[in-house]
Amino acid sequence: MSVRCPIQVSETAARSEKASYDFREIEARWLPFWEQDGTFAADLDDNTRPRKYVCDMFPYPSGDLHMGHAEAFAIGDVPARYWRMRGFNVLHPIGWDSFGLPAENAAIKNNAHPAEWTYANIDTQAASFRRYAISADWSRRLHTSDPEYYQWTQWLFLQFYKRGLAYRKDSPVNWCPSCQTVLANEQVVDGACERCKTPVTKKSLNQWYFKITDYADRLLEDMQQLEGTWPERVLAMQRNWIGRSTGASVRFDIADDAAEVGPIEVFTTRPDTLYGVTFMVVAADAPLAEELVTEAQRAELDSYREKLKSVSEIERQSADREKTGVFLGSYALHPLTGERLPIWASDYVLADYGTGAVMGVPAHDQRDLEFALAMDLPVTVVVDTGEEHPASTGTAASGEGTAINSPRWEGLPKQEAIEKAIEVFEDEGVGRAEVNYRLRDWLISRQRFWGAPIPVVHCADCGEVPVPEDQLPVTLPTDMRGEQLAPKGKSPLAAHAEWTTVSCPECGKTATRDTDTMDTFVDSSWYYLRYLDPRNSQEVFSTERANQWLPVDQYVGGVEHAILHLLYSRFFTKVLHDMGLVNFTEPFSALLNQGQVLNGGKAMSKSLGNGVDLGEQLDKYGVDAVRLTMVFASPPEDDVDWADVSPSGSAKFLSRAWRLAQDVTSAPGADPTAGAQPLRAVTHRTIADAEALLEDRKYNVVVARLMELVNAARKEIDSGAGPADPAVREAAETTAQLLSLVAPYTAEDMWALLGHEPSVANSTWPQVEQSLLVEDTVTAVVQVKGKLRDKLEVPADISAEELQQRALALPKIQRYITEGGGVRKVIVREPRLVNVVTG
RNA sequence: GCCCCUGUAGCCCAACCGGUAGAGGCAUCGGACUUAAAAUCCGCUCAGUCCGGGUUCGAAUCCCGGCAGGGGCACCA
Repeated sequence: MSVRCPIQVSETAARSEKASYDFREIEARWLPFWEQDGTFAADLDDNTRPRKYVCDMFPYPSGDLHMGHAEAFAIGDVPARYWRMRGFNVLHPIGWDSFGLPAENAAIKNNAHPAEWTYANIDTQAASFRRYAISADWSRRLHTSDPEYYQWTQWLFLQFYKRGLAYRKDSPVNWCPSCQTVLANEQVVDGACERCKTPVTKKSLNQWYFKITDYADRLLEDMQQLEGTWPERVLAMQRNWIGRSTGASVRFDIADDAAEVGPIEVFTTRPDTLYGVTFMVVAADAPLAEELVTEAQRAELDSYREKLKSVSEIERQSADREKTGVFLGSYALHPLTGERLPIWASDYVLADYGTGAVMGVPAHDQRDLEFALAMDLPVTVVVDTGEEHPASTGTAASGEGTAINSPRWEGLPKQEAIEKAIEVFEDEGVGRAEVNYRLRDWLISRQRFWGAPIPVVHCADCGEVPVPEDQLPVTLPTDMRGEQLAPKGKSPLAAHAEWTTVSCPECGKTATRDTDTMDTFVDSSWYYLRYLDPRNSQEVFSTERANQWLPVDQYVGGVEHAILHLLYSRFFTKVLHDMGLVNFTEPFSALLNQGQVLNGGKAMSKSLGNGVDLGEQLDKYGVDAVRLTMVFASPPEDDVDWADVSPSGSAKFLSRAWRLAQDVTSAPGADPTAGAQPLRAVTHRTIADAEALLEDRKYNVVVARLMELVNAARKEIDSGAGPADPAVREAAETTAQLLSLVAPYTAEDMWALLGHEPSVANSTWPQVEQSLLVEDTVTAVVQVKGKLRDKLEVPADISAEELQQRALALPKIQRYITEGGGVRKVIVREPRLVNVVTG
């Protein structure tokens, strides 16, 4: 590139020869340069170079950057910088996920507006990121809490709505009593709020959902595209979460005495056990229970439901809890035998899985068995598994076996019986094959303030009316602060009469706005697309650009989002694909989950008092030393225990590397072919290895190789060819270039000391000279019966015959052969190995 | 209970297709420099790859069975 360098190279060269490595001085020199130079701004319209998109999961602005950010961003910067030097047009943006609860809580506490806290923190973090020298394109910076951004989040909501993918329903939902809002299933961990760890309760509410279940199969199938480039465990977790199960749905008519109620459908993975049904169970908290209860039993159901309210989710989910329930007084009819089956209600049946009702097959399902034993219901065995009668053992016979007491598929083994049963259902018109998912629709309403308002108006006459697109964004009021934002069980926005009152877009009469805001995971489900076009006021993003730049080549972030952000983003991408806005179906081609930063084997936390302050580390060791430590400590996906690593060791290495550049006395452009060949071989071997290791994302090993190169160059300077040898210059220049992936300040300074114009980040990746990688001689090992017995130096191109001859001629080997009773067989892998089998 | 990942020197970690177990770092120890110390530089030591089987001429690597640690799911019919 053309350089408008504010720092004259001569100036740097004029620095005292004996100067020592001073990271503060170096940081002060180069940070302003990169800023003024715009070194990392991407030109998205440059079509002359191949493109790469490197994206880090954007941060939430909670206070300043911490050690976790330092690790993630140090790692993400490596491929971004590498590909840049390899000649790619690299997009490496940054932004903030700036809606969310902490801002609101801080605002309540400090009698402020959430925006004040949020944007102040963003400024602090932005300054720290700059200092941390991420090769980010700052011109594309975005914040999800900006109206310019959330206008499009709202627009996307409207598109989902149009396509029937956003809808409202009454349902029992997860409620966090502390955050005073509902939560999506994905945000409930072990029955507690993912954010604040408070046990969640169930509440029946009318809420907005995104119909992610429509995409369950595609979310599953498209994982093929990610195989090998996403961590296996993330794929496993998503598969697990989606929880596809195959079986059949079966219809049970209701007996005459409650004929006004329609038939109930159930889902089962074991249609072959239909003849073993002795009762039916519906979820106690589902509307179905109310419909099926007889007048005589109503009081009992009501009191049971009342009792359930006091049971926490954690308790309810424990599998060893005793089964409880009430008889509803009504009966279902067995679809094949016509037998009357009592219908019960219980909390072991989930209202929002399948149809909220199950057929009770106590002999072959453990939960049904426990229920039957508790309620004294009959247990009919219909699969012969060779086990004892479940009623006496208390263990359901769920294994393989042949059907018995099952006229229509008597004697068939399990799998065949399942198939036959489904056939029978279809013939009789009582059921069919069906697939069910554990995945639920994504609950996106939140009863909190600091999020994108749901762009819907409720009108007494017209009902639910989406806000017309040309009236977006529906902005948050700026005049609410402090206590006015306190959670009250419904959105704080509901109390703002002026804001909620609008005229209906359809009929013009007075109507009210929806007062809920969207889950912040909606904001983050599409930000990687907005980076292409962050200021576009006409459209959500440019389809042309999206198709050029995405999917993201390397996505970097923590594994904690394995099924939250990553599942939602995959879902969004598929919807956008179906809308014709993008031509790909997966957003992230490759995913790297960096490990956590621990201290003393444990996650850093305030309560443990083992936190390490990033700012202090940077002040003490320098940015480069901290970054280098993060990258070198372990493979990127492994945790780094700060107690086990040595930032001072990293600083020492940086100083050693930097001194190479200082010691070089040959002129820029000196011809390395005239220099010391052994050092050149090390240099080029290092480059070649680094290339393979970088593609393989073994960044820690790249650093190790670099250390070897520095050691070799040092040796050459001190006790070899000396500082004037052009091979030494070549080694130092290579060091500067490779080092720039991890330690940009030191590398930039070395580059300048070596007489080059900045920035090293835009220098061309060194070309490997293949001829230097070829060794003339190699060490061959000679084994006798697989044990190493001797070695010999041989030409690299030695023939198998020649090698075998020489190996067998070795006196030591001769002795082993004699002792072993002669040669039986010789395995030769020229030029490195001979194995003699004796006896 | 089911599923996934990991196990190599005191510690963090390397080792292409099965082919010399050790690249790099930390720590320790020794030496050089120094009046001394710090800093710096040089060098040494340390394991036979969690355990038990198997395949193979040959296993850290592949297979089977355990053990230990970490993670995910779990009343999902």
